[in-house]
Parts: sequence; C-alpha cells; structure tokens
Amino acid sequence: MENVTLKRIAEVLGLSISTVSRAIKNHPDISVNTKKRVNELAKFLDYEPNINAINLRAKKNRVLGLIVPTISGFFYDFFISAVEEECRANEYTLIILQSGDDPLIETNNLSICRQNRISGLFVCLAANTTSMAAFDKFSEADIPLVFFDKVPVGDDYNKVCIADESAATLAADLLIKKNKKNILALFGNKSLSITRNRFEAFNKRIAKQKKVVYHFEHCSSSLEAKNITQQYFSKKDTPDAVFCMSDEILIGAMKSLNELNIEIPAKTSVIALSDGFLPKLYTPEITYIETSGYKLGKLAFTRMMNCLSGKIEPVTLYTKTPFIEGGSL
Amino acid sequence: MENVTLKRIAEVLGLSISTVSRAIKNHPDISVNTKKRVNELAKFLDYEPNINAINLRAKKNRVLGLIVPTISGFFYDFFISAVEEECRANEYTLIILQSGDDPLIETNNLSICRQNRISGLFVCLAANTTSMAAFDKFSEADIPLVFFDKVPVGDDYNKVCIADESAATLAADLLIKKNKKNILALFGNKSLSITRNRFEAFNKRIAKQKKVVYHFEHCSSSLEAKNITQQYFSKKDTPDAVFCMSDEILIGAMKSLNELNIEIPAKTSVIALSDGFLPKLYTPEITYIETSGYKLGKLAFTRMMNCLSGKIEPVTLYTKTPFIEGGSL
DNA sequence: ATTAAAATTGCAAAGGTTTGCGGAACTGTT
DNA sequence: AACAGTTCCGCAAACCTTTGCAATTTTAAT
Repeated sequence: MENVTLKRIAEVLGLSISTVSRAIKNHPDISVNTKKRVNELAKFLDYEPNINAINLRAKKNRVLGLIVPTISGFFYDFFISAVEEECRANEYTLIILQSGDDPLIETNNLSICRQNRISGLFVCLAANTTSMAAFDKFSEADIPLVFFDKVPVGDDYNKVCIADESAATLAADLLIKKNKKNILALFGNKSLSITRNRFEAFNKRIAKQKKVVYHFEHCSSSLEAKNITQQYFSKKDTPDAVFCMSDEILIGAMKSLNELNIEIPAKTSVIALSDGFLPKLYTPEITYIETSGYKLGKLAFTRMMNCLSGKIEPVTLYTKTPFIEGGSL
Repeated sequence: MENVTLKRIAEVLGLSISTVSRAIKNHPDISVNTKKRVNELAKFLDYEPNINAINLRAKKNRVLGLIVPTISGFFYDFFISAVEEECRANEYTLIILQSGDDPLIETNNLSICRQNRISGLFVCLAANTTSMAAFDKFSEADIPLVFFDKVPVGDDYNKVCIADESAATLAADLLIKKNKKNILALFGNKSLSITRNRFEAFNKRIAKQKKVVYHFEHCSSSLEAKNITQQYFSKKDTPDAVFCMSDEILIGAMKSLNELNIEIPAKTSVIALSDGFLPKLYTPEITYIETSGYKLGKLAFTRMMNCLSGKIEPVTLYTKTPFIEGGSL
C-alpha cells in the first residue's frame, strides 16, 4: 500500500500540491468545489498528513517529554495518567522516559528529548541528581521545564508541588486534637525536598506540645519503615499514634503493626499522607491527607500550557490536600 | 540559541553537509582527521540530529505505540515500564495512549498512531471493543500489532499472554493438595478472555473432585468481590479456601475477610493470581501465582522486534507463572 | 468590448538528513 | 611521465509539507 501524500492527491486530481494543501486546511483562497473534491479523495484514501514533514517545516514539534524515576508505583502512574489525558485532549504527543533514579540515564534521557525536539518537559528529578546544568540548557533554549515531586531547590524553576507543609501541619494538628501523647513520625529519605518540607512542618507543630512524647525517624524504604516500627512497638511505652509521610512508609508501618497484632485505632492511631489507594486496602481504612498524583499531573499540564503561551517567569504551584477520614485515628 | 544542524557544522568547518553527515556516522570514506574535527565540534555545539528530518528521509519512524485502558494500576504500569525500558535501549520512541475502556477513544487513539507514523503497536483492547476493523487496517499496512492482556479471539493476531490456563490449574491443584473441601472461587468480568481461560482451567480441575463443595462467582469490581465474599462468609459452612483470579478481586475479598475478622489461614486459605505487589501487603502474605506485567512487557517487546524484522505470521506467546509461597495457604 | 478587481491556482523555496555517483587529489608502479 | 588504483570529499536529489508571491482565470463594471 503506497503512502498517500499531498503529491499523490494532487496528481490524481490534476491539481498542484499547494492547492491540495490549502484545500485540506480549508483555506479561503480555494474554491468550494475544489475543496470538496480534494477532501473527498483525501478521506477515501485515508490521507494522514506526515507529521515529520510538518514538524520539520514548522521547526516545532507538538511533543512534550516526561521524565520520571519509574512509571510503576502509586503516584507517578497517576501523574502520568493525568498528563496523558491532557496531552491527548490538546493534541500533544507525550514521550515518557524512566530514569531509574540514575543521573546518567537521566542525562541520556534529556538527550533523547532534544533529539525529539520536544517543546516542553515535565521532570521528576532522579534521587541523587546533583547538577542542574543539563536542565538549564533547556531553559536557555526556551523549552519550558515543569518540575514535580522531586524538584530542584531555588526559585529559578517552575515547580508544581503537593502542599507538603499544609498537609503535614494538618496531620500534626489532627493528632494533637485527638490528644495523642506518644507520637512516632516516619519520614522518607532526608535528602529529598518533600521529606524536608513535611518534616519541618510536622515538627514545628508537634514541638510546641509540651506533654507529648515525640519520636521521629527517617526510612529510605518500606522495609526500613517496617523494621523501625517494629522496634518502637516492641518496647514498653508504645506509641499511641503513627504518622507516615508517604505511601511507601505506610506500607512498612502497617506491615509491622499487623504482624505485631496491634489494634488500630484501639492501641494506636495511624495517619498518613497518601495518594489514596492504599489506605482503603486496610481494615479499618487508614485516615489520610490526600496527596494526589493525578491532581498534580493536571496542575503540571496547566502550568506547561501557560509556559508555552509565554508566561515563563518561574513559579511554584501547590495542589490542595484534602483530609480523608478512615477509621484509623 | 540557534539550532545546530549539519549545515551549520559544515559551514564552520568549511566542509560539505554530506561529509559532515558521514563523519558523524563514522563512514569509512571520511579521513580520520576530518572525523575528529567534525565530531569534536558536534560535541561542542551539542549537536543532536533532527529526528523529523531523519524520519522523513527514511520514510520510517522508530516509534512504537501503546494503547492501554489506563496507565495506573498494578499491571499496566509494570507492563509499560518494561516496554519503555526496551524501547529506550533499542532507540525506539514510545507513545502511550489511554483508552479508558472506551471504544470511541480507542479508535481515536488509532488515528493518532497513524498520524505519528508508528512502526508497531502494542494493544490491550478496551473492555467492550467489538469490531477489529480499525486494527486490521494496521496489519494491512504491514504495521505489526502485538496484543496483550485483553486480546482478540482467533488465530489471526499476535498475542502475548499470561499462561492463564496453567496458572489457574496450578492454583486449583494446590488447593486440592491442601485438601480443601469448601472452595469459593472468584472470577472477573465474564466477557474477558482472561476470565474465561482462568475460569475453565480452574473448573476443569476442581470439578473432578467429588468431595469438594465448590462455589464460583463472577465479580466486575473490587467492591463486588467484597460483597460476595461477605455473603459467603456470613452463612454457616463457610469456605475453607478462597481463590481470587486477579489483584482486583483479591483486594475486595481481603477487605471482607479482614472486616469479618476471619483468620488466615486458620479459618480459610487464600490463593490468588497476582502481579505480586499486593500479596506482600497483607499479613500473612498471600500465596499467589505470579502473573507479571513486567515480564509480559518484555515478552511483548521481543515479539514486536521479531515482527519488525519480518517474522509476521501471528503467534500467541505465554509467560511463565511461578508459584510464590506466602503464608495464606 | 475593454479594463479593473476579485477569485483561484501554481511556482518555488525552505526545513535537515541521507546516499548514489562523480570528481579531485594523492599514492605507487612501470 | 603516464597510468591505474586509492582515498577523500562534494553535488544533487529525495522525503513531505507550508506559504509568500506571482500567474492565471473569472467576474463585474464601465
């Protein structure tokens, strides 16, 4: 099956290529009759414009890139899902690349993005990315960057974030309100900005409470969260509340609590920041502050569109973090 | 920042475009010295070949499409993750599109794929797709299709599948071996081929057991699975084993069992077909037969590569489904 | 019937890359 | 000094589309 092009349609109809092009684009210069003939044939032959030729000519691709440590999980997949929906609705093509949290692969992915002449890029930084130089090249070339989740420090970048501070503060306030006296707070990898933000906000609130015994720990995996929880609940004076700053942490904490047969909320309360899927798996369901990847994706896309239409001064935007009642508090 | 092209490099170095092109491609016609000069400048200027121009010339895009009901979940995200890895390693660009299980969107996505001149397509059919006509057009245009998970019937298509039959059979055998006498088997949507396959294989095995009380049910959501489980465990003569054909079903069943405080495996055993993530969340961990989306993705990609290199007679391939011991049996 | 204006259509160049073929410069042989 | 054989490089076309401008035809007005 021959590829059908403007040229081919032009030949069949005895017209010039430019006339056919304009006819298909409904250009006012072309007579109604010609338009009709052209479009009918185009439809009949299943003509699809060659996107490469279009992009080459326009020197601009309607393609957006998205770099993420991994697609699978409870967060990135939702984020991607939202971005994909929007891209499709706005006739952008989306190219998704995984970095595996490896800065080398990340750099290589940037290279792929440049090859593909993307017009915008969503990025969640690899866990141990140190230099922003490769990213800055994009900004210099007027290709907007929108960072999410793991974002660089400083005011020079567009970022969309979970409202870490208010979410963590809310969680702390809820525990205080419930009169909890022995709180174990579990945080993630110390080097991540989301960890720092949540940690500081939570601490700030709890520290004010004089009569509260307060322990906090950093864990870099579900397994570590599990082990640490186990430790705390094997001593006497076990915590009467556990705060988990993420789904990953929640998994570990719950594993341990279940193994030790600690009743929730009778023996201890649990509250988490979560995307919302996991909390509903447990019995009772876990009370959580929603940190929705999907919503973040929508926000990121909106920001990207604004950048592409010229609003390029970097800003940081936040999603709402609603409180969802489970039965664990 | 000016776009750097072969032309630009050629100008700077006083060479012709073709020489520069060949130098970068390490063509033997070009002298070592020239190659060195060209490649150094290219690197210095951050030259990236324009993929649109390349594709236009080659009349062939190194782009693969992937259509999936939704990106988020415990299965598709892993599948996609595997495919993305392979695409990146093989220098293919991957375009992911969600259908939301809507045949209309699906058709529209096919259109997007054609616009993008994809050279191959991975498809998980929307739940209620009826006509394969739009897909057949791709085959006719020599664009290979590889179906996964929800696949069309018949031998005319490339399919990569979980070994549904052997997985379900294995699960049944394990239950029999454990001498279970009152089995509740929960299956998904009856209209899906994976459901039918698993259902038939499981039934075939269990039906032979004379002394086993056997109930089976179809549920189209986690919630339905939960409700049905609840029913069965509220009667007397409660099942001493529950089989869940998927993660979605498992979620519902476990929710109910936990709510009713049914001890596992003391009161009832649980066995599932699962991607492997969820079973580890519970205590005890659920025993399961692995139906890995990741492995399926790798298999699908391999098949795609074979198709692209000419082996186009449709085949159906199966992944292995290993048995993973939890503590729930 | 002549001319001006309006309505249609076509020409040609540009966008970046690849590649067959021909041309130039150089090597070594007689 | 004449020749063939290498080695290295450039010309030009093709891939398909868009678009400014020129050319052609049609219509309207005198």
